[in-house]
Amino acid sequence: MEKNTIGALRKGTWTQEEDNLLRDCIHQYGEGKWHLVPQRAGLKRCRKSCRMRWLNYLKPNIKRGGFNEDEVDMIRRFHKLLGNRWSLIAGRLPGRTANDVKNFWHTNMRNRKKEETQETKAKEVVVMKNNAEETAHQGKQHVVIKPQPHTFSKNSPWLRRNHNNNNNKLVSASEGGDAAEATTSGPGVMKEGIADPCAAADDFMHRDQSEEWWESLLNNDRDEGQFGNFTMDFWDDDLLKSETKSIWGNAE
DNA sequence: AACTCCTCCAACCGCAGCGGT
DNA sequence: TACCGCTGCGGTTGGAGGAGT
Repeated sequence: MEKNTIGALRKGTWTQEEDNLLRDCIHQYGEGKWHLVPQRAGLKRCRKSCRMRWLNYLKPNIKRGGFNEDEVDMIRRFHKLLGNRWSLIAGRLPGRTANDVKNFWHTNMRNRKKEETQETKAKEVVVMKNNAEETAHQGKQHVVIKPQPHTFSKNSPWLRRNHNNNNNKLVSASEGGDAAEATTSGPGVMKEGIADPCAAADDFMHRDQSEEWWESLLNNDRDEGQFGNFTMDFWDDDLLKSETKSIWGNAE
């Protein structure tokens, strides 16, 4: 992976010597002030490269090697909850870096996609067969499932919960991925009131001062919509029905 | 043995957020 | 409030090495 140097800055794989210089520098001056690190350490690297090398490789307590079953399970569940927020997920896995988690997920997803396409193909064959039989006897009814974004009223219990905590974020509901972030501090924002699991997840994550949920997370047999002993009320269908209306009109 | 393909993961890059001025 | 610099994050790239032919 050795690459050419561009100008004065070196790129590509780090050498043992560079690692030592960086390690010594961090030990001497501590973490942070990354823009000063290359100069202090006498490295011809950019500050990003230094930071990345330290956080992903040199930092003590970094766990190398494959992910065990528990970790995989946690990643899966946290990803469901938080989306591609690798740093948040990694923060819950001692010794793992965001880069590790991200790489693992991409590898994992690639494998899963393969399996899924195989499954889908198999299912398609069955469905085609069934359809052929069905249409031979009667006209086929197609059920169109429309996406149904939800908005919560100002008085929604869980929005009130967010409202009470200025640190929480309310983000637009995007399916399973990153969501643009917005604060909940003003009524104007609350007027929008777009609900997103991620926001509630953030709120949820702040509860981890209590060892209780963390232990329950590890020990519990968790179902979807439940995380440890805490029921994820934002996935409560009844609550959603009573609280929501579509921002694009009722999707009936 | 030689070649190709595939997987893993270290490293790079662009961008958003935040604090200071 | 606009600008600037710094930090941290997530997406993407590409080299190394293993597996398959």
